[in-house]
Amino acid sequence: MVTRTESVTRRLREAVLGGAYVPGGRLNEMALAEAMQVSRTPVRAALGALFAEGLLDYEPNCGYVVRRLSLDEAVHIYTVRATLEGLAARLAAEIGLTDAARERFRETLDEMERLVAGDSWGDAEQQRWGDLNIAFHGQIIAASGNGYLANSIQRTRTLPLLTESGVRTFLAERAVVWWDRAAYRRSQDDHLDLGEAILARQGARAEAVMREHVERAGRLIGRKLANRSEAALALS
Amino acid sequence: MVTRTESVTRRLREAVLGGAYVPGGRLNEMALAEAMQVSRTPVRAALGALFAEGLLDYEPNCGYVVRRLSLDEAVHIYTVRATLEGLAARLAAEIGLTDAARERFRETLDEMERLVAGDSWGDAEQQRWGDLNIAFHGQIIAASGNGYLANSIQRTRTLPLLTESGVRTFLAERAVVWWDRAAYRRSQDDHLDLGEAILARQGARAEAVMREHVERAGRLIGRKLANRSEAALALS
DNA sequence: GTTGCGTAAATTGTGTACAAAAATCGGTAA
DNA sequence: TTACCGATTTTTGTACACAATTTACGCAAC
Repeated sequence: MVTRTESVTRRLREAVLGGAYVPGGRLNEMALAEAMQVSRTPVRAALGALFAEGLLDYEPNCGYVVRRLSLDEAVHIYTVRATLEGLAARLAAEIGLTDAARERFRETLDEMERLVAGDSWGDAEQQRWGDLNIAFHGQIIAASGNGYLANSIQRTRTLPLLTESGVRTFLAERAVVWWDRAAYRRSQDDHLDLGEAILARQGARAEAVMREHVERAGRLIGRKLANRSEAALALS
Repeated sequence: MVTRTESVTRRLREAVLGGAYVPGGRLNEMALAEAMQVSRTPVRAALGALFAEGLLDYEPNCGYVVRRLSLDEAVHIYTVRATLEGLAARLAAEIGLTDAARERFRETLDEMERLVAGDSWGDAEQQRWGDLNIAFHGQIIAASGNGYLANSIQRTRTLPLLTESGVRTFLAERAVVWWDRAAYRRSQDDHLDLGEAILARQGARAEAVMREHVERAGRLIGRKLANRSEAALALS
């Protein structure tokens, strides 16, 4: 049996990340409680948890609002994320992958390569590539063997979303949907370098490539956002 | 007016960090409420906040306990902290300090040097050096201009404490109290290198020195802890 | 029209009662 | 003794009522 607080927290998190509420918009406890068919108690607990995760802002006696990130903050987060993922890549390379992990790693890389190098490149291919991209980074983080690091990285990713004129897009995990095909090719080249470095146990190289890889993604997104100044950028 | 939840959270945080509760020990809501002269409501909010900060563990329907870190977890956290502080040092070097910041930076370094190189080295000197050490790192972090990074680093520091046979010692910020004088000298040499690199705008060097500096501290602490296997190590 | 103020309404903070789950304890049987 | 089971006690989860604070609104003065 899961508590109401847990399920409300999960539902509310998904709603916020999905862009159900406008950034900067206030979250009324009573309204949420009625919508979720629970009392204010679990709602308040959920709001507190999401505030701690960085999804919401909070002012005592004032309530919670969906966090609104400035462009600067988004860039800062990407800088940290690039460094942390770089660390994960280095650790993965130094520790080395298990045989099973190495096998899955190669398979993921191969499928991504086939997609990017293939003839057709539609929504389905982009979606699949995005999933594999997340899996690829996840495999490296897992191979680092550092749970605190994994949590820290997850913190920088679970969340950013852009809500703009009704269009809702994840910033971190799904940002790639904004890129043109050349950017995918470039990204995949980084992945190939990364795979090479990690499998060859070259820690410093893996770290450098990963850091640059993530920072490039951050720059691309920063540029996109800067072009749409009215963009409502929410959440870290 | 500050809410009860806020003050209870602060008091409870200080109590946990101060080692008032044994790691792994359960925190009874009713007992805390009576001790703090409030109802369970603000106590529960405070417990949730401290859980989110990583000071407590939580199991639904089971309650909160003071977090107990394994030696591995402590090492993992130090690895992340070393990387993040390295990033801060690089950013500070690349951005450069303002004139005022540079002045304070030099003063901090000079006073630390005078202390370490001086004739007397008692508790007062160690205490003062510890304060200056925290200020020194804080100045670099502030100069990085990245608030998210500052929070991430604070997360890795605010907390670790070691409770062992009645002796309560902070692990992160005050760990130096365990060192012998040679270790202080070595640490101060790192600081001098760091200061040189940052003032000379040598980002890569500053990053490398800082990373090694923090990792060394982590290794020293890890060794100390390993020697006292029964040590109850709490909190990240 | 704008500003300031005071009251009313709405919203959040806290206490408390009760429900639900877990921990404890005692007793029984192997 | 030990293991298991069940009732009791304890502790946590939730709902709700009320207090405290903030916000909204209307009115008056400038």
